[in-house]
This record gives sequence, structure tokens and C-alpha cells, in this order.
Amino acid sequence: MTVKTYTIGELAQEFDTTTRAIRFYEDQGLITPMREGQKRIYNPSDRITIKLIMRGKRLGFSLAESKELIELYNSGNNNQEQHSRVLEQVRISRERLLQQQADIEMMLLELDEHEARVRADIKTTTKQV
Amino acid sequence: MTVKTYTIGELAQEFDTTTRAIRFYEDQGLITPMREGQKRIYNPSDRITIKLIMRGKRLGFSLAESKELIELYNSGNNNQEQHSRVLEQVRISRERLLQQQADIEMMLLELDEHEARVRADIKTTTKQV
DNA sequence: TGATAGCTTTACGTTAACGTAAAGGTAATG
DNA sequence: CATTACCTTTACGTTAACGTAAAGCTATCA
Repeated sequence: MTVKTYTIGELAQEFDTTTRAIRFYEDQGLITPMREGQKRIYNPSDRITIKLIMRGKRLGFSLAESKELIELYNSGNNNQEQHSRVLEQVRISRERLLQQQADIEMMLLELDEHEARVRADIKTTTKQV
Repeated sequence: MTVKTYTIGELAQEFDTTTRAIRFYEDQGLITPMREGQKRIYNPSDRITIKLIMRGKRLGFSLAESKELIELYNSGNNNQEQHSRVLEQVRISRERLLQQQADIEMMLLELDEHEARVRADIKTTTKQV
């Protein structure tokens, strides 16, 4: 069985983005789709990469940062020095994510509190009427 | 006792940013410090706002989005329509944060897996030597 | 066969979030 | 009293991440 492929329009729709954006990611060296004539053909691996890009965007990662992470995963990591560089990268990424986790939990708590205040306020104002 | 105040330089240092950035936030209507002569004087409330801005940035919020959230918290929310608008805002913000939480957990898992692979690779390569 | 849909490249435009430089005010300090 | 350390305003510059034409190729469908 041959591998599933996608057109640029399909992927743009799936990830709720534009063909322009996807071509831009190619421009920036994040994906390198095959060609069928002059049309771009994307394989499942390209699709995953776009998925990672989108997830990165939701977390405020720049394209350059997402690119680094993607290359990290795709690296056949050879020698000793490569290894420690990769491990260091992993450490840094992890720390950032943990900080974000903490930030999110704070914000969620604050949202809860604020909602409670608003709901309490609703009660009193409706009682007044 | 009088309220604690801060200079722009102090706050820039505390939040590891620049005076230029802080003035820019004022420009965008996120803070409105007092003046002592022509110098800006920041109070604890201004400081909190900057803290919220920085946290927002870590989570990929634009200044406009942070501004909305900050105004949300500072709103004396009056009538019925205001209330439902606020509650809707809270709902949307919460959903976004929950999505981010999910994204982060996925990334953390992937980082764990990748680190494990790299460490396993180190073992085999060092054994070979 | 002509129109429609979807693809292509090229290229200039746009927005956010500051950076950077210039030119000047003010308060403390040696 | 001159230098140093901060502060001020004004204003042009910069980068990321696309948006938005414009102009053209290609397959399919009525």
C-alpha cells in the first residue's frame, strides 16, 4: 500500500490556516513537500510537522523555536557533543513548559475567583430589583 | 503609612525587561502611572499589571489580549449585559488555557520519550567503544 | 470549449512589539 | 562645577508571520 498524501488546500483546511501560511513554513525550512509536476504533495510526516507548528503557535513558540524542536526530534544524534547539546535543549524546553504550566494554573485560579465574584454580584443586584 | 512606589528603572530590572517596553505598555493604555514632575511613579497596582503582562507574554498572549483580561478584572461590572459579556470572556479564556494545558502535557511526554531515546543511544554507543 | 476550482510564483503591504538613536532635563556626588 | 546616573520625549528602524494582490498554469465539468 502506498502512503497517504495531502494537497496544500486540504491541510490548510484541516489545521484552520491558509495555504499562504503553509508555503511560508516551507520557505522557512520547516517542511519540504514533494512535487507532482509543480504542485506540492504532502505526506503524513509533513502533516505531523504542521501539527507541531500549530501546537507550538498555541503555546507562543516562534517558528524558529518550533523548527529547533522539530529538528531535535528528527536528529539522528550522533556523537557525544551532539548528545549533550540535545539533552540541554530538552532541559530548557522542559523548564519553559513547566513555567507555563504554573502560569496557567494561576490564571485559572484567578478566573475562578473572578467568576465567583461576578456571580455573587449578579445575585445581589437581582435581589435589589 | 504611604504606599510604596517604584521608578521605571526598578520595575524594568525586576521584570527583566526595558524601560522602553514599559513606556510602550503605557502607550497602549495598559498602565497609567502618576507623575512626580515629569518622572513616572509606579504604585503597587501598576506593578501587578506589569506582572500580568509578563505572565501573559510567557503564554503567548498579545498585549491587546492581556489588556482585555486586565480590564476584565478591574471592571466594576454593572448591568446584566455586562455580566454575561464578562462570563463569556471568562469561559473563552478558560478554554484557551485548558487547550494550552493539554498541549503542554503532550510536549512534556514527547520530551521525556526523546530524552529516553537519547540516553539509550548514549549507552549503546559508549558500549561500542 | 469556456468557465470554475485549485494550484503556482512573485512581490509589495501590514501589524505587533518593541530597539535604537538623538537631544535634553535633574539630582547627587567627588 | 563637572561628571555620572537616571529620567524624559520624539522619531525612525526592525523582525516575525503572514495578508493581499496580480498573473498565469491545469484539470474537470456543464
